[in-house]
Amino acid sequence: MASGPGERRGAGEAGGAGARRTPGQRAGLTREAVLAGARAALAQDGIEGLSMRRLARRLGVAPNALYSHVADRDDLVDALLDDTLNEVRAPDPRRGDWRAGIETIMRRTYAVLLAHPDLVPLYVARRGARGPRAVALGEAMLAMLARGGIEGDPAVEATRTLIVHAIGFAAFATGAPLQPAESTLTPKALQDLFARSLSWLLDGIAGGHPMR
Amino acid sequence: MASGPGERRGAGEAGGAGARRTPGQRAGLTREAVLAGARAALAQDGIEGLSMRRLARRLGVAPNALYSHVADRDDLVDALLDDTLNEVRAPDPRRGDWRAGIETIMRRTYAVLLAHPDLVPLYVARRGARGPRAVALGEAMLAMLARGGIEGDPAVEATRTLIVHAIGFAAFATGAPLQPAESTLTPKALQDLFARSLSWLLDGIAGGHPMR
DNA sequence: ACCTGAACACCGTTCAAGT
DNA sequence: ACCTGAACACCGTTCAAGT
Repeated sequence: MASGPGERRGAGEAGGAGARRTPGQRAGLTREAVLAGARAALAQDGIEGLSMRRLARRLGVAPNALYSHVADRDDLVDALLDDTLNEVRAPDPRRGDWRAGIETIMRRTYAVLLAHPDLVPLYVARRGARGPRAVALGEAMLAMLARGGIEGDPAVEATRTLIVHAIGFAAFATGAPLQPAESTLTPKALQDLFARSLSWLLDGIAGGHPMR
Repeated sequence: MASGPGERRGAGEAGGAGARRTPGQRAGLTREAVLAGARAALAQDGIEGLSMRRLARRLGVAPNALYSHVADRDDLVDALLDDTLNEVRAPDPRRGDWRAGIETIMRRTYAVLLAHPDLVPLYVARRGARGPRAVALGEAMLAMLARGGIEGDPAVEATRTLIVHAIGFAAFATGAPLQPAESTLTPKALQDLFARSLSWLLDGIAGGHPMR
């Protein structure tokens, strides 16, 4: 981790307290390095590690140095969320059964969310991602729905329903159980439940004729 | 608003800066007054008004005075969320069609969530309420499911699915649209969509035979 | 038991420098 | 353009008093 330029100060950089650079000296930071640091902070310290000040400390810069590479904290979080969606491989919207295509895209999205449990509360708080990757996935789903004869408002409603469902389920799967009884549900049971409820919704979206 | 004891200082109480009481003097605060103040703060200033310090300022007390009536901020928020569920009138779990009963309970819950849009992000963040009211509603749903022959893990899965669905939809209905295209969905269209997707899920939960 | 004063250890963000 | 120093306006929470 922390690859890239600006490595000459070596280890111990993140732990110290004093100033190593005078104003005007560069730290060799880039937007990508900031995002990589944010990921590492999230992995190591969880959501609390993702404050601007703690991230700056980890990167060995002054807190306000981050604002040269990121508009504000929301910008940082949005970039993190959208980047993560790069891990979701969407099937070709023009080939195969459209309903199976949507199921694939949603299951992969769900799997990626579960693979990044600390990000899930952020997806929840922002109700999804807004970046180019999220848009691309949304367009793929709309293309698949169109092949099933679903367009316009019903198509928008369908994608919204499915995204809500995936994020909501991920939140429950990664969070602490609400009631003691819920702890009896294993991760596998939850995954099955997601798959099942997903197909229920798709049954309804497809208009009552299940198709498989 | 702000009914109850401790009114003798009158208007202007919340705006001033100086200390009106020396240590040892009481402000006449109660847990209920703190919760009422929290509701008013939420209604007036939104989620940002719900900091301990701002709430204390509104109530005319020192920030730490709140800790005599509330364990911490989470305790305050939890009480707020559970109290609001008092507005959800649950039908008698023993009477009428069980599926219709669940639909009623979920639609009323959804309506109450929409009636308190500022609380929705908090329900989302905490993935529901945990207090006695939430437990009572959950038990009512389990009783209805039992009458439909659904018990044990499947019943817990069903309630979880339905609650995720309601909170997720409320979050999307009350929040800003994620993509420009979504803004075309009117509140009424969203409400219809919730009702429809709810019945899709219930179709699935009921085992594929829609029952109505 | 209920409240204040003061403090601790934080936040995000901005503004004015420096090179 | 990229960074630091310093500051502003906040947070939640705790501890030691006072009555």
